[in-house]
Amino acid sequence: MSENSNRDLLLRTASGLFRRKGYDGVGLNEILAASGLPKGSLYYHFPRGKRELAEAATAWAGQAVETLVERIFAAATDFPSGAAAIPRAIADTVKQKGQVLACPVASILQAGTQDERLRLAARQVISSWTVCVAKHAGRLGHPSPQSAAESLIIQLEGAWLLALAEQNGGPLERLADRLSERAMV
Amino acid sequence: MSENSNRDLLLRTASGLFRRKGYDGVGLNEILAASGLPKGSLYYHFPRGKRELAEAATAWAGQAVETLVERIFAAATDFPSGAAAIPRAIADTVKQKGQVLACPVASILQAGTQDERLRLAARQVISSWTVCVAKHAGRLGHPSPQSAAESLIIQLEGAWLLALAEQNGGPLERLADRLSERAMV
DNA sequence: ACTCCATTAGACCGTATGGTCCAATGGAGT
DNA sequence: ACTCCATTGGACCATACGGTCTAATGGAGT
Repeated sequence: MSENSNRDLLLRTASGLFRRKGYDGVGLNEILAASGLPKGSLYYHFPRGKRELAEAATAWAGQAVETLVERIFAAATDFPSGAAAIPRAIADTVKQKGQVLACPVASILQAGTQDERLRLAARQVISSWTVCVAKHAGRLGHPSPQSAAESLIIQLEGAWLLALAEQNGGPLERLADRLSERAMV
Repeated sequence: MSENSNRDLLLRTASGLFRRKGYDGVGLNEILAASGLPKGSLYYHFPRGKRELAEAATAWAGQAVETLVERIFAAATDFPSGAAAIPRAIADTVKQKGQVLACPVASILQAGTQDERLRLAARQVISSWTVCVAKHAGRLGHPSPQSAAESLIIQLEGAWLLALAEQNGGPLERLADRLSERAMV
Protein backbone atom coordinates (compact mmCIF):
# COMPACT_ATOMS: atom_id res chain seq x y z
CA MET A 1 0.00 0.00 0.00
CA SER A 2 2.83 2.33 0.81
CA GLU A 3 4.02 1.67 -2.76
CA ASN A 4 1.73 4.54 -3.63
CA SER A 5 3.58 6.94 -1.40
CA ASN A 6 5.79 8.27 -4.17
CA ARG A 7 2.84 8.56 -6.49
CA ASP A 8 1.03 10.58 -3.84
CA LEU A 9 4.10 12.70 -3.24
CA LEU A 10 4.19 13.51 -6.94
CA LEU A 11 0.51 14.42 -6.87
CA ARG A 12 0.87 16.71 -3.87
CA THR A 13 4.03 18.37 -5.11
CA ALA A 14 2.64 18.91 -8.60
CA SER A 15 -0.64 20.30 -7.32
CA GLY A 16 1.12 22.81 -5.11
CA LEU A 17 3.39 23.97 -7.90
CA PHE A 18 0.56 24.22 -10.41
CA ARG A 19 -1.37 26.37 -7.97
CA ARG A 20 1.61 28.68 -7.67
CA LYS A 21 2.67 28.97 -11.28
CA GLY A 22 0.00 27.41 -13.45
CA TYR A 23 0.29 24.27 -15.57
CA ASP A 24 2.57 25.75 -18.21
CA GLY A 25 4.57 27.69 -15.67
CA VAL A 26 5.92 24.54 -14.06
CA GLY A 27 8.50 22.25 -15.62
CA LEU A 28 8.87 18.55 -15.06
CA ASN A 29 12.34 19.04 -13.67
CA GLU A 30 10.97 21.46 -11.13
CA ILE A 31 8.36 18.99 -9.93
CA LEU A 32 10.97 16.26 -9.77
CA ALA A 33 13.45 18.44 -7.89
CA ALA A 34 10.79 19.49 -5.40
CA SER A 35 9.76 15.92 -4.75
CA GLY A 36 13.28 14.51 -4.79
CA LEU A 37 12.27 11.82 -7.28
CA PRO A 38 13.89 10.93 -10.60
CA LYS A 39 12.27 11.18 -13.97
CA GLY A 40 11.82 7.46 -14.34
CA SER A 41 9.65 7.40 -11.28
CA LEU A 42 7.30 9.99 -12.72
CA TYR A 43 6.92 8.17 -16.01
CA TYR A 44 6.39 4.91 -14.24
CA HIS A 45 3.42 6.25 -12.26
CA PHE A 46 2.14 8.52 -15.03
CA PRO A 47 3.12 6.98 -18.37
CA ARG A 48 1.40 9.73 -20.33
CA GLY A 49 3.64 12.29 -18.67
CA LYS A 50 2.95 15.77 -17.45
CA ARG A 51 -0.61 15.90 -18.70
CA GLU A 52 -1.63 12.71 -16.97
CA LEU A 53 0.03 13.93 -13.78
CA ALA A 54 -1.86 17.22 -13.98
CA GLU A 55 -5.12 15.41 -14.67
CA ALA A 56 -4.66 13.26 -11.59
CA ALA A 57 -3.45 16.18 -9.48
CA THR A 58 -6.54 18.19 -10.37
CA ALA A 59 -8.85 15.38 -9.33
CA TRP A 60 -6.84 14.84 -6.16
CA ALA A 61 -6.93 18.53 -5.15
CA GLY A 62 -10.58 18.80 -6.11
CA GLN A 63 -11.40 15.92 -3.84
CA ALA A 64 -9.57 17.61 -0.97
CA VAL A 65 -11.65 20.76 -1.39
CA GLU A 66 -14.84 18.73 -1.64
CA THR A 67 -14.05 17.01 1.61
CA LEU A 68 -13.74 20.42 3.26
CA VAL A 69 -17.03 21.56 1.77
CA GLU A 70 -18.74 18.40 2.88
CA ARG A 71 -17.43 18.72 6.40
CA ILE A 72 -18.49 22.37 6.69
CA PHE A 73 -21.99 21.83 5.37
CA ALA A 74 -22.52 18.76 7.49
CA ALA A 75 -22.13 20.98 10.53
CA ALA A 76 -24.31 23.79 9.19
CA THR A 77 -27.87 24.44 10.36
CA ASP A 78 -28.86 26.73 7.50
CA PHE A 79 -27.60 27.27 3.97
CA PRO A 80 -26.30 30.86 4.21
CA SER A 81 -24.14 30.17 7.23
CA GLY A 82 -22.73 27.01 5.67
CA ALA A 83 -22.03 28.86 2.44
CA ALA A 84 -20.31 31.69 4.28
CA ALA A 85 -18.11 29.29 6.20
CA ILE A 86 -16.40 28.11 3.01
CA PRO A 87 -14.76 31.34 1.84
CA ARG A 88 -14.00 31.95 5.49
CA ALA A 89 -12.13 28.64 5.67
CA ILE A 90 -10.17 29.44 2.52
CA ALA A 91 -9.32 32.87 3.87
CA ASP A 92 -8.04 31.20 7.02
CA THR A 93 -5.59 29.01 5.12
CA VAL A 94 -4.46 32.13 3.27
CA LYS A 95 -3.72 33.89 6.54
CA GLN A 96 -1.95 30.82 7.79
CA LYS A 97 0.30 30.47 4.74
CA GLY A 98 0.79 34.20 4.28
CA GLN A 99 0.30 33.70 0.55
CA VAL A 100 -2.66 33.25 -1.77
CA LEU A 101 -2.39 30.22 -4.02
CA ALA A 102 -4.77 29.87 -6.94
CA CYS A 103 -7.72 27.51 -6.81
CA PRO A 104 -6.44 24.15 -8.11
CA VAL A 105 -9.12 24.09 -10.77
CA ALA A 106 -8.42 27.61 -11.98
CA SER A 107 -4.71 26.90 -12.17
CA ILE A 108 -5.22 24.01 -14.55
CA LEU A 109 -8.08 25.43 -16.57
CA GLN A 110 -6.01 27.81 -18.64
CA ALA A 111 -4.21 24.86 -20.20
CA GLY A 112 -7.58 23.26 -20.86
CA THR A 113 -7.93 25.11 -24.13
CA GLN A 114 -4.94 23.13 -25.35
CA ASP A 115 -5.67 19.78 -23.78
CA GLU A 116 -9.23 18.55 -23.70
CA ARG A 117 -8.54 15.98 -21.00
CA LEU A 118 -7.31 18.67 -18.64
CA ARG A 119 -10.39 20.76 -19.33
CA LEU A 120 -12.63 17.79 -18.63
CA ALA A 121 -10.80 17.02 -15.39
CA ALA A 122 -11.41 20.60 -14.25
CA ARG A 123 -15.02 20.50 -15.41
CA GLN A 124 -15.56 17.28 -13.53
CA VAL A 125 -14.26 18.75 -10.27
CA ILE A 126 -16.52 21.79 -10.60
CA SER A 127 -19.48 19.59 -11.38
CA SER A 128 -18.78 17.41 -8.40
CA TRP A 129 -18.54 20.43 -6.08
CA THR A 130 -21.80 21.75 -7.42
CA VAL A 131 -23.62 18.47 -6.83
CA CYS A 132 -22.27 18.35 -3.29
CA VAL A 133 -23.37 21.91 -2.48
CA ALA A 134 -26.77 21.43 -4.14
CA LYS A 135 -27.37 18.35 -2.03
CA HIS A 136 -26.84 20.33 1.15
CA ALA A 137 -28.80 23.33 -0.12
CA GLY A 138 -31.76 21.04 -0.66
CA ARG A 139 -31.33 19.38 2.69
CA LEU A 140 -31.23 22.80 4.39
CA GLY A 141 -34.42 23.87 2.70
CA HIS A 142 -33.18 26.17 -0.01
CA PRO A 143 -35.93 26.72 -2.62
CA SER A 144 -33.63 26.30 -5.66
CA PRO A 145 -30.65 24.17 -4.64
CA GLN A 146 -29.12 23.81 -8.08
CA SER A 147 -29.07 27.53 -8.77
CA ALA A 148 -27.83 28.33 -5.26
CA ALA A 149 -25.01 25.82 -5.64
CA GLU A 150 -23.82 27.20 -8.97
CA SER A 151 -24.01 30.71 -7.59
CA LEU A 152 -21.91 29.79 -4.59
CA ILE A 153 -19.23 28.05 -6.66
CA ILE A 154 -19.11 31.04 -8.98
CA GLN A 155 -18.64 33.45 -6.13
CA LEU A 156 -16.01 31.25 -4.55
CA GLU A 157 -14.00 31.13 -7.75
CA GLY A 158 -14.41 34.84 -8.39
CA ALA A 159 -13.43 35.86 -4.89
CA TRP A 160 -10.49 33.47 -4.99
CA LEU A 161 -9.31 35.15 -8.18
CA LEU A 162 -9.57 38.62 -6.66
CA ALA A 163 -7.73 37.40 -3.59
CA LEU A 164 -5.02 36.04 -5.87
CA ALA A 165 -4.70 39.41 -7.59
CA GLU A 166 -4.50 41.30 -4.33
CA GLN A 167 -2.50 38.61 -2.54
CA ASN A 168 -4.84 39.13 0.36
CA GLY A 169 -7.76 37.21 1.76
CA GLY A 170 -9.97 40.31 1.92
CA PRO A 171 -12.21 39.44 -1.03
CA LEU A 172 -12.91 36.00 0.45
CA GLU A 173 -13.72 37.46 3.86
CA ARG A 174 -16.03 40.10 2.42
CA LEU A 175 -17.77 37.41 0.38
CA ALA A 176 -18.31 35.44 3.58
CA ASP A 177 -19.83 38.50 5.22
CA ARG A 178 -22.14 39.08 2.28
CA LEU A 179 -23.25 35.45 2.26
CA SER A 180 -23.99 35.29 5.97
CA GLU A 181 -25.90 38.58 5.96
CA ARG A 182 -28.48 36.80 3.88
CA ALA A 183 -29.14 34.44 6.75
CA MET A 184 -30.71 37.14 8.86
CA VAL A 185 -33.08 38.72 6.39
CA MET B 1 0.23 57.95 -35.58
CA SER B 2 0.02 54.83 -37.69
CA GLU B 3 3.58 54.12 -36.53
CA ASN B 4 1.83 52.55 -33.55
CA SER B 5 -0.04 50.15 -35.74
CA ASN B 6 2.48 47.35 -35.30
CA ARG B 7 2.65 47.97 -31.59
CA ASP B 8 -1.13 47.69 -31.45
CA LEU B 9 -1.07 44.60 -33.60
CA LEU B 10 1.35 43.00 -31.15
CA LEU B 11 -0.92 43.96 -28.26
CA ARG B 12 -4.03 42.54 -29.88
CA THR B 13 -2.35 39.36 -31.05
CA ALA B 14 -0.68 38.73 -27.70
CA SER B 15 -3.86 39.39 -25.75
CA GLY B 16 -5.83 36.94 -27.88
CA LEU B 17 -3.20 34.24 -27.52
CA PHE B 18 -2.81 34.73 -23.79
CA ARG B 19 -6.56 34.37 -23.39
CA ARG B 20 -6.42 31.10 -25.27
CA LYS B 21 -3.36 29.50 -23.69
CA GLY B 22 -2.32 31.60 -20.73
CA TYR B 23 0.85 33.62 -20.32
CA ASP B 24 3.22 30.68 -20.03
CA GLY B 25 1.41 28.69 -22.67
CA VAL B 26 2.32 31.12 -25.42
CA GLY B 27 5.79 31.48 -26.90
CA LEU B 28 7.28 34.61 -28.37
CA ASN B 29 7.68 32.90 -31.71
CA GLU B 30 4.01 32.08 -31.72
CA ILE B 31 3.01 35.69 -31.10
CA LEU B 32 5.43 36.82 -33.77
CA ALA B 33 4.22 34.27 -36.30
CA ALA B 34 0.58 35.19 -35.63
CA SER B 35 1.27 38.86 -36.09
CA GLY B 36 3.66 38.43 -39.01
CA LEU B 37 6.27 40.61 -37.33
CA PRO B 38 9.94 39.86 -36.65
CA LYS B 39 11.56 39.59 -33.29
CA GLY B 40 13.35 42.90 -33.58
CA SER B 41 10.06 44.67 -33.88
CA LEU B 42 8.77 43.23 -30.64
CA TYR B 43 11.88 44.16 -28.70
CA TYR B 44 11.83 47.63 -30.17
CA HIS B 45 8.29 48.30 -28.91
CA PHE B 46 8.68 46.32 -25.69
CA PRO B 47 12.34 46.40 -24.69
CA ARG B 48 11.70 44.40 -21.53
CA GLY B 49 10.34 41.56 -23.65
CA LYS B 50 7.46 39.19 -23.10
CA ARG B 51 6.63 40.44 -19.65
CA GLU B 52 6.35 44.05 -20.71
CA LEU B 53 4.22 42.99 -23.65
CA ALA B 54 1.92 41.01 -21.36
CA GLU B 55 1.71 43.91 -18.95
CA ALA B 56 0.64 46.26 -21.74
CA ALA B 57 -1.70 43.69 -23.28
CA THR B 58 -3.45 43.21 -19.95
CA ALA B 59 -4.02 46.94 -19.55
CA TRP B 60 -5.16 47.18 -23.16
CA ALA B 61 -7.68 44.34 -22.88
CA GLY B 62 -8.84 45.57 -19.49
CA GLN B 63 -9.58 48.94 -21.00
CA ALA B 64 -11.60 47.32 -23.76
CA VAL B 65 -13.77 45.50 -21.22
CA GLU B 66 -14.17 48.65 -19.17
CA THR B 67 -15.39 50.53 -22.21
CA LEU B 68 -18.06 47.86 -22.69
CA VAL B 69 -19.08 48.07 -19.04
CA GLU B 70 -19.24 51.85 -19.20
CA ARG B 71 -21.37 51.77 -22.32
CA ILE B 72 -23.81 49.22 -20.88
CA PHE B 73 -24.26 51.00 -17.57
CA ALA B 74 -24.65 54.38 -19.23
CA ALA B 75 -27.74 53.00 -20.93
CA ALA B 76 -29.12 51.30 -17.81
CA THR B 77 -31.98 52.69 -15.76
CA ASP B 78 -31.44 50.54 -12.69
CA PHE B 79 -28.46 48.66 -11.27
CA PRO B 80 -29.69 45.04 -11.55
CA SER B 81 -30.58 45.34 -15.22
CA GLY B 82 -27.26 47.01 -16.00
CA ALA B 83 -25.39 44.35 -14.05
CA ALA B 84 -27.25 41.55 -15.84
CA ALA B 85 -26.49 43.02 -19.23
CA ILE B 86 -22.75 42.49 -18.77
CA PRO B 87 -22.59 38.68 -18.50
CA ARG B 88 -25.23 38.66 -21.21
CA ALA B 89 -22.91 40.66 -23.48
CA ILE B 90 -20.00 38.32 -22.75
CA ALA B 91 -22.20 35.31 -23.44
CA ASP B 92 -23.13 36.87 -26.76
CA THR B 93 -19.53 37.15 -27.90
CA VAL B 94 -19.07 33.52 -26.84
CA LYS B 95 -21.96 32.45 -29.02
CA GLN B 96 -20.60 34.54 -31.86
CA LYS B 97 -17.08 33.07 -31.68
CA GLY B 98 -18.25 29.55 -30.88
CA GLN B 99 -15.51 29.33 -28.28
CA VAL B 100 -15.00 30.56 -24.73
CA LEU B 101 -11.78 32.50 -24.23
CA ALA B 102 -10.60 33.22 -20.70
CA CYS B 103 -11.01 36.64 -19.16
CA PRO B 104 -7.87 38.61 -20.06
CA VAL B 105 -7.15 39.28 -16.42
CA ALA B 106 -7.56 35.67 -15.35
CA SER B 107 -5.30 34.50 -18.16
CA ILE B 108 -2.43 36.65 -16.93
CA LEU B 109 -2.98 36.30 -13.22
CA GLN B 110 -1.57 32.82 -12.89
CA ALA B 111 1.85 34.12 -13.94
CA GLY B 112 1.44 36.92 -11.42
CA THR B 113 2.85 34.75 -8.64
CA GLN B 114 6.11 34.76 -10.55
CA ASP B 115 6.16 38.32 -11.80
CA GLU B 116 4.97 41.04 -9.48
CA ARG B 117 4.49 43.55 -12.31
CA LEU B 118 2.07 41.22 -14.07
CA ARG B 119 0.13 40.72 -10.87
CA LEU B 120 -0.08 44.46 -10.34
CA ALA B 121 -1.23 45.02 -13.91
CA ALA B 122 -4.05 42.52 -13.34
CA ARG B 123 -4.88 44.01 -9.95
CA GLN B 124 -5.02 47.47 -11.49
CA VAL B 125 -7.50 46.36 -14.15
CA ILE B 126 -9.77 44.75 -11.57
CA SER B 127 -9.58 47.82 -9.39
CA SER B 128 -10.44 50.05 -12.31
CA TRP B 129 -13.46 47.92 -13.25
CA THR B 130 -14.64 48.00 -9.66
CA VAL B 131 -14.43 51.78 -9.46
CA CYS B 132 -16.34 52.06 -12.72
CA VAL B 133 -19.14 49.74 -11.58
CA ALA B 134 -19.32 51.35 -8.13
CA LYS B 135 -19.74 54.76 -9.76
CA HIS B 136 -22.77 53.56 -11.69
CA ALA B 137 -24.16 51.62 -8.74
CA GLY B 138 -24.12 54.84 -6.74
CA ARG B 139 -25.64 56.84 -9.56
CA LEU B 140 -28.43 54.27 -9.89
CA GLY B 141 -29.23 54.47 -6.22
CA HIS B 142 -27.69 51.28 -4.89
CA PRO B 143 -27.35 51.48 -1.09
CA SER B 144 -23.79 50.05 -0.97
CA PRO B 145 -22.10 50.69 -4.31
CA GLN B 146 -18.65 49.50 -3.36
CA SER B 147 -19.86 46.14 -2.11
CA ALA B 148 -22.23 45.70 -5.03
CA ALA B 149 -19.41 46.43 -7.47
CA GLU B 150 -17.02 43.93 -5.92
CA SER B 151 -19.77 41.33 -5.83
CA LEU B 152 -20.55 41.86 -9.50
CA ILE B 153 -16.92 41.60 -10.59
CA ILE B 154 -16.53 38.44 -8.51
CA GLN B 155 -19.56 36.83 -10.09
CA LEU B 156 -18.43 37.85 -13.55
CA GLU B 157 -15.03 36.27 -13.06
CA GLY B 158 -16.49 33.16 -11.49
CA ALA B 159 -19.08 32.63 -14.18
CA TRP B 160 -16.46 33.29 -16.84
CA LEU B 161 -14.33 30.55 -15.32
CA LEU B 162 -17.20 28.06 -15.29
CA ALA B 163 -18.01 28.96 -18.86
CA LEU B 164 -14.38 28.32 -19.75
CA ALA B 165 -14.53 24.90 -18.12
CA GLU B 166 -17.75 23.95 -19.89
CA GLN B 167 -16.83 25.72 -23.13
CA ASN B 168 -20.35 27.04 -23.10
CA GLY B 169 -21.90 30.40 -22.25
CA GLY B 170 -24.54 28.83 -20.01
CA PRO B 171 -23.04 29.91 -16.67
CA LEU B 172 -22.86 33.52 -17.89
CA GLU B 173 -26.46 33.46 -19.10
CA ARG B 174 -27.74 31.95 -15.87
CA LEU B 175 -25.82 34.58 -13.92
CA ALA B 176 -27.52 37.25 -16.00
CA ASP B 177 -30.90 35.75 -15.20
CA ARG B 178 -30.12 35.63 -11.49
CA LEU B 179 -28.93 39.24 -11.50
CA SER B 180 -31.96 40.60 -13.31
CA GLU B 181 -34.41 38.69 -11.13
CA ARG B 182 -33.29 40.90 -8.30
CA ALA B 183 -34.66 43.90 -10.19
CA MET B 184 -38.25 42.78 -9.73
CA VAL B 185 -38.24 41.88 -6.05
C1' DA C 1 20.17 -18.70 -2.03
C1' DC C 2 17.61 -17.53 -5.93
C1' DT C 3 14.35 -15.54 -8.97
C1' DC C 4 11.37 -12.09 -10.36
C1' DC C 5 9.55 -7.80 -11.25
C1' DA C 6 7.90 -3.33 -9.53
C1' DT C 7 10.36 0.63 -9.10
C1' DT C 8 14.06 3.89 -9.40
C1' DA C 9 17.97 6.28 -11.39
C1' DG C 10 19.49 9.37 -14.61
C1' DA C 11 21.88 9.93 -19.21
C1' DC C 12 20.29 11.39 -23.39
C1' DC C 13 17.44 13.49 -27.39
C1' DG C 14 15.27 16.87 -30.45
C1' DT C 15 12.94 20.98 -30.09
C1' DA C 16 11.31 25.36 -28.35
C1' DT C 17 12.06 28.88 -25.28
C1' DG C 18 13.05 34.06 -24.14
C1' DG C 19 16.53 37.08 -25.16
C1' DT C 20 20.53 39.64 -27.67
C1' DC C 21 22.57 41.85 -31.36
C1' DC C 22 23.51 44.31 -35.48
C1' DA C 23 22.98 45.09 -40.38
C1' DA C 24 19.46 46.50 -43.63
C1' DT C 25 15.56 49.37 -44.81
C1' DG C 26 12.86 53.17 -46.03
C1' DG C 27 10.19 57.31 -45.37
C1' DA C 28 10.45 62.24 -43.62
C1' DG C 29 12.84 66.53 -43.48
C1' DT C 30 15.82 69.57 -45.75
C1' DA D 1 19.95 64.04 -53.72
C1' DC D 2 21.17 63.36 -49.14
C1' DT D 3 20.96 62.53 -44.31
C1' DC D 4 19.04 60.65 -40.40
C1' DC D 5 16.93 57.67 -37.40
C1' DA D 6 12.82 55.00 -36.18
C1' DT D 7 11.87 50.53 -37.34
C1' DT D 8 12.47 46.00 -39.14
C1' DG D 9 14.62 41.54 -40.38
C1' DG D 10 16.42 37.61 -38.73
C1' DA D 11 20.71 34.96 -37.35
C1' DC D 12 22.34 33.43 -33.20
C1' DC D 13 22.76 31.97 -28.14
C1' DA D 14 22.39 29.47 -23.74
C1' DT D 15 19.11 27.18 -21.39
C1' DA D 16 15.02 24.56 -20.30
C1' DC D 17 11.51 21.93 -21.99
C1' DG D 18 8.80 17.24 -22.22
C1' DG D 19 9.81 12.78 -23.35
C1' DT D 20 12.41 8.19 -24.15
C1' DC D 21 15.20 4.48 -22.94
C1' DT D 22 17.97 1.15 -20.54
C1' DA D 23 20.57 -0.38 -16.58
C1' DA D 24 20.57 -0.80 -11.67
C1' DT D 25 18.20 -1.78 -7.39
C1' DG D 26 16.05 -4.14 -3.78
C1' DG D 27 12.34 -6.37 -1.34
C1' DA D 28 8.88 -10.34 -1.58
C1' DG D 29 7.97 -15.08 -2.54
C1' DT D 30 9.69 -19.60 -2.63
